[in-house]
Amino acid sequence: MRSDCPLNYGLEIFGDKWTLLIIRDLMFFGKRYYNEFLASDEGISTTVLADRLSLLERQKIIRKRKDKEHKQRIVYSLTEKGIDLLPVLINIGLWSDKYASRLNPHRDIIIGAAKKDYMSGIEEMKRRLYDIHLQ
Amino acid sequence: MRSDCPLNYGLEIFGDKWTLLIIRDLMFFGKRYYNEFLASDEGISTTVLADRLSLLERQKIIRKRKDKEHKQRIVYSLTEKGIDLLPVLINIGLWSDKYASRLNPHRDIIIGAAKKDYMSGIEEMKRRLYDIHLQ
DNA sequence: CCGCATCCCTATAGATACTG
DNA sequence: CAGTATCTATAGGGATGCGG
Repeated sequence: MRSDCPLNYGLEIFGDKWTLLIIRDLMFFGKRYYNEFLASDEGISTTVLADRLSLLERQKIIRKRKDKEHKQRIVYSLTEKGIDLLPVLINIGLWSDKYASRLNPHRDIIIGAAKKDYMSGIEEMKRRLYDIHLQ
Repeated sequence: MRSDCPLNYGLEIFGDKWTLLIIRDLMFFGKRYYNEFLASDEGISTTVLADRLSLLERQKIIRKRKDKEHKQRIVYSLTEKGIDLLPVLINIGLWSDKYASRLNPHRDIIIGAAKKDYMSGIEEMKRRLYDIHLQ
């Protein structure tokens, strides 16, 4: 499966049904805790979640830390490498929005800004993610 | 796994390691025949290839026809729905190009135009794909 | 030969139950 | 709460068959 194609590099990391959904949860839905990811609509199982979180951390796409206030909780957040996946997620969202028959509730959260003005929408969202995840 | 999230719609279709590689071959490398896809660097197996081609056809992302000249050969091409995946592929490529340590030979073919000027690069490539695939 | 479909077998992904 | 252990289902590789 290894190859030097630039597309393949990305697909080796997030080319499965679950990885990008975790990133989506961090990126658009403000989730930060293990049990919040577990509670996603798609019903990710705990083995898959643990596996993908550790993969994403090894790839330096997310970062894990202890919660400052509740020392026993673990907080997940995006790195810059993770935030840079924003245009990928946005464009999957734009494509799905164009071709999915069924409307859906999270549409505006994910592609609202980018649909008005792609470039400035992306920039605005990116700034917000920097504030939240890179403090 | 079903949910109404717009990201999930796309991931249900191409959220695996192989589907987008076939689209890449159609989109950037000018491949059109079954045996050309089989010969990809990543070594897709014939069972997986047949499965994904039929999936992509059912999803109306690709179209299959008889070759005009060699009647016994089958030609695959992208539909408009398939061509609209261009920004997704491009952005995976841009991200990989930023973070993959290993350089690779197909870099320019995939992200060259989009890196100079994203919007006009995409438009230019899209026009070329329309010419080739939608005749 | 070309484009698959089928069969078999193995590797891996994923669901459930359980634990520090 | 944040995972592991265990078990099972499924995906995928390779060989082969088969119609056009």
